[in-house]
Amino acid sequence: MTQKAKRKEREYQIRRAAILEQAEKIFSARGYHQVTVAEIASAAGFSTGSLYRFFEGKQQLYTTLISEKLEVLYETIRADVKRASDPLAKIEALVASQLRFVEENRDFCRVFVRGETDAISSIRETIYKDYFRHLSFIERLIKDGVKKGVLRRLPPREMAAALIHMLRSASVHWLLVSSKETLSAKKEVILDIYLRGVESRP
Amino acid sequence: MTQKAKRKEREYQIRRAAILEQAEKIFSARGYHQVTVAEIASAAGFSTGSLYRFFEGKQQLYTTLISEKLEVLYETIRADVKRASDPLAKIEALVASQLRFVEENRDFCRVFVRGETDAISSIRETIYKDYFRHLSFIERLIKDGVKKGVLRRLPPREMAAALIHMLRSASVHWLLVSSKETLSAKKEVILDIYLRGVESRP
DNA sequence: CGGTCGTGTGAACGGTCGTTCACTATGTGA
DNA sequence: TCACATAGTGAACGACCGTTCACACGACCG
Repeated sequence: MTQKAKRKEREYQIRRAAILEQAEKIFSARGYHQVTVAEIASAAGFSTGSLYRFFEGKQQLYTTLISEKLEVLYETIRADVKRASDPLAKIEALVASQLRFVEENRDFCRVFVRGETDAISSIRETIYKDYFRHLSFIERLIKDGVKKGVLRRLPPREMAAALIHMLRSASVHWLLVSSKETLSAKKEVILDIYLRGVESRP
Repeated sequence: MTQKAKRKEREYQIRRAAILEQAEKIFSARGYHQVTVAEIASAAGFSTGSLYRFFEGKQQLYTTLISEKLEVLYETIRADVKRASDPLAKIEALVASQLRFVEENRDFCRVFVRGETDAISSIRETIYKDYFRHLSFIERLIKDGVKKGVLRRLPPREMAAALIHMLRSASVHWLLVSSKETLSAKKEVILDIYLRGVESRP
């Protein structure tokens, strides 16, 4: 009997995931407010009513979509960074990891950067919390680098913010233009500018 | 009689500006979709119907708001940059100018970074066009700096993007947190990291 | 003073969804 | 095969809000 329950649960999760997947695609292309619940349901092969067996409503579907995948993003990055040993390698791993994630989750990132979080104050909090947690994580990396003498002694939070934002902006730029070249190709330039700046050495 | 017509026109513009001002405040606080036309009209001291004497509708009001002020932003920056002489001074002027604008136009910038441009594809084009124009403007600055030997020989477009994005991100961060310190205070750190990077020199 | 034009009003209209629910279909266990 | 549970349906409902329009008000002019 438990076996059957397990199978049911598995099938439920598969259908739920199918809806999330379609929702991601559609929200990505047209944005929260331009999309109807009926449309998502039908894209996933369900009627409008059925969608409500999986999610409480449009809003909850949207917040679920974002918060579940955001969790994956940060977890992935942290794991990748952990594998590297010294501070510079960790920074490189961070850059590589985030660029790869964006490349591999284009639709989701498009949804995320649209940032249509006005309707839904609850998710805003989640996003902020995660953002500041991530910022602090990078800050610790940086502090370690400063202590070991490989990084300059500047305000660590600003240094962390600069990195996070160069990455974010490169990603947004790449999502914006439908460029053929990979985002990962920018890794070297980003690292170079971040580490050594643009000014010529005397 | 022309005198009278002029006065009428002036008064019309004043009332129009009052609506734009209120719209900016309200959109800034709550976002496009959460705001009703009636609300904006009433905040400006008009009935719903009257608003339609000044704007074609909600959407047009919104796009007008953004495109008119965006024009001012870019114009301000270009003028400030022009005043500086050498490439490094121009870059510094750029940074100072943008940070000051954001500080002085908090509400507008909040509306802008929300980026609720989905509903309105027409304004998206405007924004993109302005963005790429600005990017090219900075790229020329950078190229000049490279030619004169004060900047490193890296891909100029990436260098320009890095600057634009560090600025944008610092601004967004400042808009996000309700920090008491001024945004202009970050000028030095941003410039320092952008020009010299975070890595220790051997 | 009366007529006209510019200006302002806000109730009413119409369209658009998110959500619900009475109902059907399908599968399951006895 | 029957009864029951589970899953799925989509028309109908209702709320919301952008937009319109028939009307009111007052300024100005002849």
